[in-house]
Amino acid sequence: MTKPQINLPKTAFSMKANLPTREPEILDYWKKINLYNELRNESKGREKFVLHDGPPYANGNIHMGTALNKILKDIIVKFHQMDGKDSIYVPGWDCHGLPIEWKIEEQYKKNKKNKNEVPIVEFRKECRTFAEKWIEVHKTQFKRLGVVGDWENYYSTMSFGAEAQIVRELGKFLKEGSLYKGFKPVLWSTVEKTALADAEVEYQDHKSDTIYTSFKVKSSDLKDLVGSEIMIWTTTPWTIPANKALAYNESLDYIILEINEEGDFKNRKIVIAEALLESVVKECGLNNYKKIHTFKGKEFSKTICSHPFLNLGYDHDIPMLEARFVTTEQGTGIVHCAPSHGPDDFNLCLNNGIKAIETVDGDGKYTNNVKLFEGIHIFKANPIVIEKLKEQKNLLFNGELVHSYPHSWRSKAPLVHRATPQWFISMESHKLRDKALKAIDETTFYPSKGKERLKSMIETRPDWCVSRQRVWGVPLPIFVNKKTKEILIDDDVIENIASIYEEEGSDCWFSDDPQRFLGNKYKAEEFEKLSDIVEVWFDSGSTHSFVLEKRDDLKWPASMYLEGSDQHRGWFHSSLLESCGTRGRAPFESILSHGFVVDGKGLKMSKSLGNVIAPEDILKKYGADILRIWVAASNYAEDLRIDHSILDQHADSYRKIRNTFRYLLGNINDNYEEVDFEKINLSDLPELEQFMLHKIYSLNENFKNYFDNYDFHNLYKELLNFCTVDLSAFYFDIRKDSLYCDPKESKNRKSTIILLNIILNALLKWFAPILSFTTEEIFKLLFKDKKSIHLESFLDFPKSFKNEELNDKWIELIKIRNICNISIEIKRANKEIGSSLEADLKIQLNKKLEELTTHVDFSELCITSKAEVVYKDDVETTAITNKAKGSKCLTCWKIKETSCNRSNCPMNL
RNA sequence: GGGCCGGUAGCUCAGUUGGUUAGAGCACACCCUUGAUAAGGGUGGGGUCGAAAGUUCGAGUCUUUCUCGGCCCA
Repeated sequence: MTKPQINLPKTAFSMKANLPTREPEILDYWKKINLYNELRNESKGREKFVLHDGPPYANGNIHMGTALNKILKDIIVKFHQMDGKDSIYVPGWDCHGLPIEWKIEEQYKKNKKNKNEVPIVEFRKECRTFAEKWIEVHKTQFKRLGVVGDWENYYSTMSFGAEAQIVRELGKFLKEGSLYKGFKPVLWSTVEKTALADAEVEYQDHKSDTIYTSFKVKSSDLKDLVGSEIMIWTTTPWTIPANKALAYNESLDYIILEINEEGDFKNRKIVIAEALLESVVKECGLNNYKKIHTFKGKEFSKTICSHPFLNLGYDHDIPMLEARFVTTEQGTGIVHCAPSHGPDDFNLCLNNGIKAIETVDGDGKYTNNVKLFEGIHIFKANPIVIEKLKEQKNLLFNGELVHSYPHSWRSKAPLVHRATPQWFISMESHKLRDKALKAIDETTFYPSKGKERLKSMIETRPDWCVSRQRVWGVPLPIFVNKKTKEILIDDDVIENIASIYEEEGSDCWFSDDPQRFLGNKYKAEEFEKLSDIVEVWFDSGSTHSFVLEKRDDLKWPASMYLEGSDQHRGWFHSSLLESCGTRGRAPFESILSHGFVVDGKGLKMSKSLGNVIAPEDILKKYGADILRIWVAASNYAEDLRIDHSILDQHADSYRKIRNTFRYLLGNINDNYEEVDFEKINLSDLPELEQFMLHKIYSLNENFKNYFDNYDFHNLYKELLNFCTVDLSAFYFDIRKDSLYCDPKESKNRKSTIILLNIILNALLKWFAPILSFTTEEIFKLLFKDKKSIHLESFLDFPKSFKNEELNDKWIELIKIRNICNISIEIKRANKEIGSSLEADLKIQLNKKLEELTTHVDFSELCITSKAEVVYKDDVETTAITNKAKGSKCLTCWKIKETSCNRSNCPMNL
């Protein structure tokens, strides 16, 4: 028996994707056609969409977080490009800063080289080379993800142009007067001999010495206090020599105790907060005491104490000051204040006219401002302080406490607060805070909760410390007059420095004669040249000025900044402040922030948990398109979970999508025919095709909506559901009969082919921003004369496709179809039939449905050989399946007693 | 320790201003198909909505507490 002639699908598009090997070939192709340049040429003159890249740090391999970030950016950039804009993406890198310095120093240590013997300029050159190396590594890794951008002309914060512009930006703050020299305690590492940025601090458990020590009341409005002693508790005994004040909370209740315990404190009176009585008594082992008097904290007002080391020459007055930060959580309810060693202490003292002085030098040794302790390292001072307090009979108790304490992220050494001269940008002097808050209000946030997050940070942040005592960064372009101590503010000097950097970078600041920077107007010997560098957040906060403003292809402000949600305190924050300070508004129109990548259980990835997945592993096992699906399908507003089972699931979805394409391609035999939407005579098409056009139209509407809100996970879900539910399980399944069995010239089949072409085109474009590689693979197969799917635009479907009435009708028909399926399934389970084509349906419908269903062929809809409908009043829809009678048609496989009405039906012959 | 955000089937996600029996797809199970074939179709099982208490005629949705997780801060 010869096989009947039927039209089976045939395509060169393989079922197996083999992405890990195929994707690099597509990358080569993009390189060959220079896709980025093509994109720019094609979209000249269009409205610009500029997603300004937040620069990753040029150090180490990329991780899942960076991959997520870059893919999300790429998806958005491609969406806007296909939406008819000129969507430009210029990647950048953050290059200066401590981590790279540390890497180079580590190398020195390995080679037994001493950093101090190496000229700064040489050291900086090594940092630069190090950063350059990692930029190249990152570039390759990012490209592999399918990210399209101007990789040849990337930006970096260490480029000469960037360094020059950073100087100009600082010059604006200098000129305005909001950049000032201050003296503040900053978190300081005595090991690295530097102040640390917030991001460089880690909190770890640390064992501290704790002491209870007393300050004798010298004078007070509250008579009971005179002669008694204020008890304080501290975890930093070494700050006692720097004590300048005591802090209390006026709303707390305090109590005077008389100690009757044997020991140094026998018959002495001490003061603590009443709420802490129990814990103090317990820890200090006081069994024998008497409550003398209780009073409100506000009665401390105007109390003056003396230092526990009074007899050792510490004869300054110690005033008691009111402070809200005093709580009853721990200690005694009275806090000792050393303005040089704590931000709270500093602010409280400042408000009360007590200035911070330099008590500890950069190495961690007491300066000559501290009697008795000069030259002693603070980390060795605790036992000495404790010994001296004991000697003075002012130590009630000492112990140890393990608590969370700041450490350097690099050296892991504990940090201290140390007052140092630093350079600050004022939040208030020129209304920077107000400007920034207003700019936040004018920015669109995705998700919207980002707005409050950034706002609350700006509302409370202190002045911006922009100086660092390091070498790998842009030098602070500041000269101070040696005599007057005034800062030199002169546009010409700033511009002179900038133009020098533009030519040769900023290394020369450390090596060249200062006169070169000052020009002819000033004499170098009259000025002190600063050797601090600018903190790196100022670098990256200025990218808008040396990237967006400087490049003709970009625009200022950016359309969007997109980073992880931690950047509310990082790049979003610093860019906002820098730009509001210099330009009065934000450098972005919108901010999109995404969550963090966590493991399948929602835990953060860490080496110790062993739950880290590297992008490289995913690319090798699954390919970039699967990773891109993961990004699109995940809700970036929350944390994003990833593990192999999650990726497996997405890989399954990918296969479904790929096979959907394969069915389309197979049935058009890889011959795509463009359909002119306007020329379609809708009424010529079968209703099923009209219904599918309506589906496409309404899906496209939803697609646009989702895209407008950057709601990719819902967008992707809807596309996937379209492939599985509407196409594979419905339309494709029903139309197989026509596609395979109808003659090629039949009207029915031709209508279906029109739909397949439209669907293929639509799907390719809808999926292109997400499945960048796979859609390109298909596009190349179909269009020999076109270069890339990424040069195409989204489709616009005519309103005539929309047909709500038809849609309502088909929703009803599908309900009937589902009921039929259940009835078929009953017989199948009984083994009475196998294929649905063995079924003969008897459908009972309510008379009300008669008009709706009168011309509907339920055998076509339910893929059975026969279907009969009877209408009755007052009945629910029911269906009964019988085994179809007759013999199987060799062409269409339907079971018939008579021939098909198809001309090529063998039963006709 | 504090602030903010979050916890809905095994997974990814929907669930309007409180209102029927909490949904979808995938995965899973069973069946069919062998003309999308390392594919395709059908049917089905699966949820104390993180926990508890409260407000209410009624709570996945509102309040409080707790818990787990994440980010930020100390």
